[in-house]
Amino acid sequence: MEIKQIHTQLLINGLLNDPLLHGQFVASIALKHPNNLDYSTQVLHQCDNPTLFAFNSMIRAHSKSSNPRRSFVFYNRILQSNLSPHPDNYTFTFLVRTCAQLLDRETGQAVHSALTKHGFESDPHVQSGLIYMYAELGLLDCARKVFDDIPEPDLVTQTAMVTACVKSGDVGFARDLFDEMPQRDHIAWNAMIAGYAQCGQSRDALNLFHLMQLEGVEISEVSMVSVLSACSHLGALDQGRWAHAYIKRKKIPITVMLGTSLIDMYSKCGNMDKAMEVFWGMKDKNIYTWSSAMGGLAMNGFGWKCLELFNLMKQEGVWPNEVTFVSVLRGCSVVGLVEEGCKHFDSMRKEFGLEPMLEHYGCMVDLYGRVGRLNDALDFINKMPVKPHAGAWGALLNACKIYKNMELGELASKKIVELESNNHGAYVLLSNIYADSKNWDRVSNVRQTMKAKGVRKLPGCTVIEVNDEVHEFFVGDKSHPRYGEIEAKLEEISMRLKLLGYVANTNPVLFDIEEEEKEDALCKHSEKVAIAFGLISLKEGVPIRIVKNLRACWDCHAVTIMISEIYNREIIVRDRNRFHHFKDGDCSCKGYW
DNA sequence: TTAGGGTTAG
Repeated sequence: MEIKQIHTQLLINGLLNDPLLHGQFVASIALKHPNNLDYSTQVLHQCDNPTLFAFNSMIRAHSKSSNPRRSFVFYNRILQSNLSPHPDNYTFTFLVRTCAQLLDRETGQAVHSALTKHGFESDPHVQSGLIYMYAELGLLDCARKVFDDIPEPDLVTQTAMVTACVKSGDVGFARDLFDEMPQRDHIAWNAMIAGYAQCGQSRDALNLFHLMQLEGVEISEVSMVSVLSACSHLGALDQGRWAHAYIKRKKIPITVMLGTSLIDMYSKCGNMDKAMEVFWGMKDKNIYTWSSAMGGLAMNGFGWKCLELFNLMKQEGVWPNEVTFVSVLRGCSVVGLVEEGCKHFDSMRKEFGLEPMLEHYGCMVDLYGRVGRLNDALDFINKMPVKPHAGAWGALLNACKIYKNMELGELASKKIVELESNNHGAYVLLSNIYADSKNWDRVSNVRQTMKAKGVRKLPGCTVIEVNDEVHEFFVGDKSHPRYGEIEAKLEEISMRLKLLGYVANTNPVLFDIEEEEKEDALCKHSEKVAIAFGLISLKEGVPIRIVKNLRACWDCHAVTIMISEIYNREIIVRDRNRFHHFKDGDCSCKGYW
């Protein structure tokens, strides 16, 4: 029977005044129709004496809704009523959730006082809720205080505390707590692995996962989502493939979330074919799934495919959100579709009611910049309704480097430094612009300013995976056990490049101003070292996949194009921004990155 | 009849 019919029957027979039946009915409507809480509220009022259970059900439903603050309407009704007991442990468990949702510190602390006053401070459900709430509110000390006051914290509160530490950025302490736990179930393991994955300690996440396997702990979808996320960050395709095979072998169901993680992993490892294979194989998709696939296509340079997917998504009735539009605009940008990009940008507000965010403005500047419309890019920045952020100016600066526009480049870098005085990228790009026009005095000025302000260049680092092992090369680091062979290979590459007429830009000033610190020489940039290592350690015909922490340097880019031809090797580089697929002497970025 | 800890896209 339909709920409405039941409702009518209950009303006709006067049964809604039976407090027990009424409570049950309110709770079931609130659960079944979480998006229409007005209905359950209406039913709540159709009884003269609603039970505490009915009120609690309303607080619970609202704590998960888009308007959590309404929970307090029902809480106040409880306080005003003569119910006995007044609010109970259930009331506060739900109310604490509400506060976590609200991200309102004052309210959270007020609720904490109230539940203490009512004597529920020692309830373990309330305690774990409080730890979660304080972590959400960014009040780790308060979470810590709640935790430390528990004489014998159980598994759940301990796990909540581990997560709280991760959220506040103290993974080391989270791990200490985890190690000290007398017992750990699979949720505790998942919490710690997720913690490492979320704060970028991907290798630690993978190591802990392997330990979890060794200990024979149950491995679920949740564990695998974190494992895949760690592989995505590392760009570790072999490990990601292994994880996919493991999921199949263990028959872990590919839910929407797990499927989305697989798509993201393959995308960020540069294997878009495989990512799309997973995508098309998924029966259920949500907005994360679509946005992930679109973002992957854009990042890998398949702008048109990204837009096709966007159209398909709309045809299937899926409503885009802000993240989707970041992917759409990037898709337009990588193939230089300015008008199309503008159209989509306008549609955000007009068609979909979405307010563009800073990221979207940054994408638009990039869109104009890529095709060389620098003045339009500047115009766009000047007309932004919000204060332009460093990202918007950064997109312009990058375009100035490509199109060698010194004047605008100076302006953009000045603006960036005003906003972020330690933005090393801005200095590096500006000095590159000066160097391009052989303006060595200014190059030297920039370097002196950097020195004076103590702005340090981030050391370049490149990662390559060989035989399931991740090798990390820092610029100037010779510690790799096979460094001798790598050096010999680099010399061979250098010889073969020279035979083809390649002349490195040997101006020492230029060396020193590339994004990577000059340690040895231009030819020892971490990117080249990793490629040389790939050439000596991977079988012929196997693509070389590397991940860089910085934007590709110009010389490395030029050299990689040539290596792909000379050695007939596909080289896939993920830099800080996007992918470069090098093949047969060409790069998918077509010279713009 | 109600409750606590772990997972996805920028």
